[in-house]
Amino acid sequence: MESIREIIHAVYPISAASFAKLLTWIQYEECCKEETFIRLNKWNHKEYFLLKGVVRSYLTDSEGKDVTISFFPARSVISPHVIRSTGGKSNLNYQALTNIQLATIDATQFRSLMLENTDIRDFANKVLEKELIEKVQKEIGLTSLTAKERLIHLRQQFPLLENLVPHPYIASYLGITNTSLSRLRKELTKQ
Amino acid sequence: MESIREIIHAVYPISAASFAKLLTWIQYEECCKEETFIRLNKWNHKEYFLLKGVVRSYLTDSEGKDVTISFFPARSVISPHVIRSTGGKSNLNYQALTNIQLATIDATQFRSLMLENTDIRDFANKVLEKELIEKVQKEIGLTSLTAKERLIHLRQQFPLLENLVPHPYIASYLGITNTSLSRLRKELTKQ
DNA sequence: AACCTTTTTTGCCAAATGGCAATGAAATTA
DNA sequence: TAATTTCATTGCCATTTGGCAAAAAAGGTT
Repeated sequence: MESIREIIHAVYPISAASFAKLLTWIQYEECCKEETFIRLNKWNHKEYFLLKGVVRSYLTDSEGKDVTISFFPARSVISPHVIRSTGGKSNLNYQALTNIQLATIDATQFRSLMLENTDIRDFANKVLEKELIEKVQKEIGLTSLTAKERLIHLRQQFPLLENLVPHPYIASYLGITNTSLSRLRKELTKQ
Repeated sequence: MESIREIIHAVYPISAASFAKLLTWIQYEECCKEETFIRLNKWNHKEYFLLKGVVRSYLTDSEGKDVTISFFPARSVISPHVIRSTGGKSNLNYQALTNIQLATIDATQFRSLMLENTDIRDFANKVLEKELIEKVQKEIGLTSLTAKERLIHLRQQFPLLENLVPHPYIASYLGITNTSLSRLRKELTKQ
């Protein structure tokens, strides 16, 4: 499918032959809005490309509050299996925030493609690097920016997010309450 | 050396034979207090075990402020090369906060040991998992705990840290100012 | 359109955290 | 020991963020 190719190329361009090899193993899935399609502590053995829709990863903190860790926009790669799993079981929940379309590939299969194909290996490493850099950037934002600045950054990354997903998810991602998010929104529209 | 073995076993116990194989490639280094021994954007090709002393990783944010990302206590494994590098160059600074002793191994050499030895591979994967889980936990702390709670958690992880390292480093790790840290310290000693 | 449900915004006030400069304490050096 | 330097604490006040309940707005259903 053309759109998987675009998603991959946006990260790291691979040859037509390498892409064809990958495509052999791809399967397609759909999930409805709200569905948590990767569950904490449950067995999971896939890699995912998000073709359509929006996804978030989340956890429940010690007080039972739902904390959004990351958002994934349409046409993006979901965090690699190795990053989100321990012993084959997921460390996070991944939830469809709209109806979504996914392309998937068995994680073990993908790993063997990586071993035999430089392109695919380089692509996978690039995904890993981006993921980790993003995590560090988020950490820096949380420690050294105000909530308003963090919201401004989030808007640069995902301009339409506030129109697409419930605000409490965005607020918990930013580390503030729903109420404070609403006030920041008001402030930011004034100028 | 006995203490490398302890550091490894605290993460994932490996056989004597596997350990002996690893030990062949180990070298030893020392750094003085203050020295940044891995520098942002500089070539680095080693894995590190911290035998003695305390280390922190840090970055300079967009306003020029120094932000501490992680602390590493004595007898710990420093973040794996794959996590802290892009294209062989470091994404972070790593600084000795006291005089330190390190055991090192070439990262490429380590990777080939991983491929040929299940024990070492499992150990390395365990390090990776712990690192990532720790990052997510820190993120949750920053988004859903107060600064006081974060300080309490940090003290559980590193009971002596406030006596060992300058407070501005700890404050930037917690995402607060030096002044606020001092006030929280006062509050917490009252009870 | 009218009704019901869910989501977002607002008002009021409290709590947490920041900023800056001065003070005090501790460590280092002469 | 005295002098110097570095680091941590405090006072005063401003700003940011939170909590809760009510009101308003938006979305969905009949």
